[in-house]
Amino acid sequence: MRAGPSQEEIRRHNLGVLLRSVHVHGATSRAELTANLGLNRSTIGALTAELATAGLVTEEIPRDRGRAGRPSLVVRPESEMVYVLAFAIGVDRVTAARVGLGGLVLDRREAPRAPGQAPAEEVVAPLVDLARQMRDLAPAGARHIGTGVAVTPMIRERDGQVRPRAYGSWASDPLSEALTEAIRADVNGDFPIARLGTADLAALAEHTRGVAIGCANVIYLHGDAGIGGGIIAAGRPLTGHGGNGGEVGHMVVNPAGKPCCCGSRGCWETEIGEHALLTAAGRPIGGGAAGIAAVLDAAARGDAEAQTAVRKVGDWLGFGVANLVNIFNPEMVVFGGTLRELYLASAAQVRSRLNRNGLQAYREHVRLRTSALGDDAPLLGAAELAFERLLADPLNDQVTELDSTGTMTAQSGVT
Amino acid sequence: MRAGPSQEEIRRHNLGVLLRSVHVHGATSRAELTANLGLNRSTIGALTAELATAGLVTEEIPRDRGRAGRPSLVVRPESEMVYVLAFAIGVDRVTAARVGLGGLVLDRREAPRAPGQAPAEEVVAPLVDLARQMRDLAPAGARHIGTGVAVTPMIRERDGQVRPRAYGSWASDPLSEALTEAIRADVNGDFPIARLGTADLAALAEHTRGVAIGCANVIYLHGDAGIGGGIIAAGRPLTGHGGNGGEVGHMVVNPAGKPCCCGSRGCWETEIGEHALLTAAGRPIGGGAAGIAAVLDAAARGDAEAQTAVRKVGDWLGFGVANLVNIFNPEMVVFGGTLRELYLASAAQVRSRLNRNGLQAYREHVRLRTSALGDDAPLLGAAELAFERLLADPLNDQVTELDSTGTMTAQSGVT
DNA sequence: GATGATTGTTGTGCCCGGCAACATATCCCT
DNA sequence: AGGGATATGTTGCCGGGCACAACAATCATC
Repeated sequence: MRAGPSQEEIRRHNLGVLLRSVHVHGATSRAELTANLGLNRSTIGALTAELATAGLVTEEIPRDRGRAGRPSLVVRPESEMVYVLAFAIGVDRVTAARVGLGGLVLDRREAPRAPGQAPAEEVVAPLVDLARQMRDLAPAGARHIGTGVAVTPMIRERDGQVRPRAYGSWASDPLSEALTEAIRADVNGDFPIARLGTADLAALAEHTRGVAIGCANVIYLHGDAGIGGGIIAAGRPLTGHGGNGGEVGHMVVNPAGKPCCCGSRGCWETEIGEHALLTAAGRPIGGGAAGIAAVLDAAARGDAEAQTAVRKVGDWLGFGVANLVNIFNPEMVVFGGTLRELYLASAAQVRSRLNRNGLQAYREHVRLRTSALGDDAPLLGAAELAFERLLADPLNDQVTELDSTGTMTAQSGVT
Repeated sequence: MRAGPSQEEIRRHNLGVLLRSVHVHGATSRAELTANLGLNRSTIGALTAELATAGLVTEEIPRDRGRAGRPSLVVRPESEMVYVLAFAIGVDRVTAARVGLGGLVLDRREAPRAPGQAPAEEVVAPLVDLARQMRDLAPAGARHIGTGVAVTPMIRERDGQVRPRAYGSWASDPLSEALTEAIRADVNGDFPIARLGTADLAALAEHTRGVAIGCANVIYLHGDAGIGGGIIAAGRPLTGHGGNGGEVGHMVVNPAGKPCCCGSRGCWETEIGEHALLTAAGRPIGGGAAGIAAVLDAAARGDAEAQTAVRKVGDWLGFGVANLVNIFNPEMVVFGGTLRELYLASAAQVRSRLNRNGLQAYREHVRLRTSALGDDAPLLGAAELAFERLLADPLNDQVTELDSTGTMTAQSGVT
């Protein structure tokens, strides 16, 4: 139950829509914006002027004119001067990026990750270093307007398996908490640091700038040490209770399967995770993405044991995909992280399983794709998440929460 | 990418929010509305005046005053004069209701359903009769402002199993199509007839007026001849591609299970459906809800074979619930239709399975509940769906679609 | 260089909701 | 019974948002 925006909120919303448009689609002429957003020329002019004054966009006279008539000013996001910092803690390395408005990666650095049993501070320290370096290299006057963190579950020392998110919330994940604290103290301004799971952010990135552009219903599957899933439903990230998405990796696909670190058994993760592939191929555990790549490589070269392992794991991959397709009826399933290569190596099994277990109407229109952004998807998703605050309210650095009542009011503006 | 509402849309939206508020929460004083919606007294006054003029609400001086100060006028939905027709095609019977604004069931009738192999027209005919009777009994001047239909998959003649939704869309379901045509011709006005799946509508009803009020993330499971699921995510019904929800009933829970009518095997539906329970209990197939009740009854009385069957089926029920909980992280799971009794009879198995296969953080906060609206949930959901059009735009009978651009405009009103 | 086409700019007006002052209705206390 | 306190409806006015139209600016074409 809530009413709509006040007139001031309309203004803010429209500013946000305009800024988001140039952020996502790149530089756009005012004439196109007028057509795309359905606002009057005069309104578009007022909005862009406001954004330009705020230093968020520039307006330029276009080079190539071509058509008759007065050339329309091109609105371009201030990619160099307005940026966010994005962080991702991977299994074997940590990455950080400075990303400009418009999605331009201005700087990107990575460092090896301290081993699994290292205290959180030790994992976080190099990231803070990277952040400082990037911040210091930013041009004078550039504004840091947000920070995003892709949270990866901790890794169990013993066997490299992923610890399930027993803590329940991304915000209370110890690693990301330590990172947040360090960043807040050393690099960040006062604004909040946005956190979300790796797979959720990769899904967001693929939805915004990757293969899933324009797809309202997407399931993104991320292979890592474990299996994560990010779901976009009706164009929005699907978050369960408390804003923490589900865990498709712990969907039980094989009731007779091996025990999982979560206490259950036969979880999807135990059947298609790194551990499962390596074990099936008779290889030692560990090695991360390289270990998986080695098995896939061996299979491609004709190694029978590896081929059998890939087929088996691919079969379970397809099985889980079929289940998710039946449950969600998505337009696209995207394979990212280590699942990208695994899918490519076992596409036949996956399709076959989907045909066997997926509902006909659903499997016929669902498209299976691999990540377009590759390993940087979570990082780029973290950047997109960090931009959200600005895009929701370009002129006000305060966090905008939706009015709980839902009514639209006029002049109920920020004091 | 779209901007927000025009000023006129603000007005419409606020009218809708106000009307929805009294529709869902019942008669409310203007003072409370002022507080709840966050609008000014004068604005609330103007809005209620407009709705009263349109014949959608009445304003009354309250009886019991109690507090000091001028008593606030009570805004009451015009339950008797503004109504929708709702239809539900069940497995063994068809039901129809006339539901007034505010959710008041003004009239409710049912008729036996023609057997499974009957042509669609034959199934639909009694419903149209009921609709005519109800319409004719409505008071003079009462306005029929919408029609909703709960679509149930067709039933296979041979063994009573549900035909999967191979057609892909509710709108193209043959039965509901026939019903829609008949209603449109004989009873309905010009406005569109809203259709959605039984489980989706029951979920909507439970979310609006049942056990799941206030729960933003709900999974509703409906037992029938098959198993359907309706999912509310972030307060909105989850619809997959093309507006057709997923089919949790065809999630494969038992890769080694029996073949399902959908072509797959070991679908949840085959493990916990009517067919499965009756077979496990060594009873003849058929009988619908009564057959299930008989088994549950026998189990309650100590019949060992029935108890074993209930335990087994309850185990699979819990298994599927655990999977869905892991995938969605909902706040509540609601059991409706025949699953209501089944869950009550096997709650121990369900909880035990959930504890074994559900992630700790999720299973700890998820609440398992039975339907509060009982067998009428789909019917009431259909009514709610039918009201949507009015609530989205109380003064205009045109269908309001969201502007594709997303910008907010002023005076871009309906022509 | 004139014309047509397209777009930016400016001033005006409509509409919406907030706001404040006033009117109204009830309760409570003496 | 009457007056003050309290709460709410009502009315007139105002600010802000966007549409609209007229005008100015710029470009292609002939």
